[in-house]
Amino acid sequence: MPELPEVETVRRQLHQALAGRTVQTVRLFRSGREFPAGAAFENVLVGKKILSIDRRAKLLVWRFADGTALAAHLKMTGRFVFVDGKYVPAKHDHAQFVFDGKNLVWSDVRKFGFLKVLSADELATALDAYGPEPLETDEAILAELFRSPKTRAVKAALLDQATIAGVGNIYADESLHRAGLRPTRKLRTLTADDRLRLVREVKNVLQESVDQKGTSANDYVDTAGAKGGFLSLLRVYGRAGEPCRTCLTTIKRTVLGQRGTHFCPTCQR
DNA sequence: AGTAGGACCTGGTGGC
DNA sequence: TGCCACCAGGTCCTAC
Repeated sequence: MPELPEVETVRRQLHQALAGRTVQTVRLFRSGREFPAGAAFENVLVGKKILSIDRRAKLLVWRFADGTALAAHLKMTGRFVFVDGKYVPAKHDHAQFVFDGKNLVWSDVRKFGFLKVLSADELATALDAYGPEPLETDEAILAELFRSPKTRAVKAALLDQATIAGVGNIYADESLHRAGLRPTRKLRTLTADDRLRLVREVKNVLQESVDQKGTSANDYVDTAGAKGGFLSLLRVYGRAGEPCRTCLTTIKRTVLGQRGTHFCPTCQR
């Protein structure tokens, strides 16, 4: 499940490989809701030069020299993979981008992801919807985000991209365990110290995972098809029935907001 | 204003 | 072996 660390890993690889290059060919292997531009999608990017590839929250943004952008969201199973040599589209490949010397394939088993061509104005509007970037924002500012709405569960606040950007199910569970907070805790019950601890642990877990090139719990791979290294460092996510690494209590799994939620009943209060 | 739940998707898995 | 129910979950949309 690509969250901030996984998307950031892909961003770095794409930027390294593609910044300064010009799009030569775009091929679409299927049409559908994930390509809102339809047939025009194949033509609109050809000849444009990529200035940079950025990330905001879990959104990848290809910025072109003429001000337009390609916004790409991996959602659950979307992936960009570079393919060397002869390329034959595989079953779930949906698009191909050819650059001078580089062949990049977009594939997505579940088709949740999308690629959208946006004008500068449309891009600005889309990015405005996100809350602060956790790794680039002071912890005192981040802590204030968890004051209200007071009746909201702290995990729901973590997952809300308008509150704080880039946290998904895995890192929400992990940061709550590190901070010693139950996912169901209402914001009004958090002390100033709880809030500060929480945002520090959000920063810690995201940075540690970026350093490990992300978590491959299910489908995620980077642009070389490689898995992330953070899986073995998870403390609660996917560990229901296993002992807490801190206190040996059995990790529990519940459902909160229709999401699998993992916590230690002893460490998290 | 806030929350809850469905929809979008497909492949993998476990039960019978 | 085949069939089926269920699970993975980011984000948008609707209903309350």
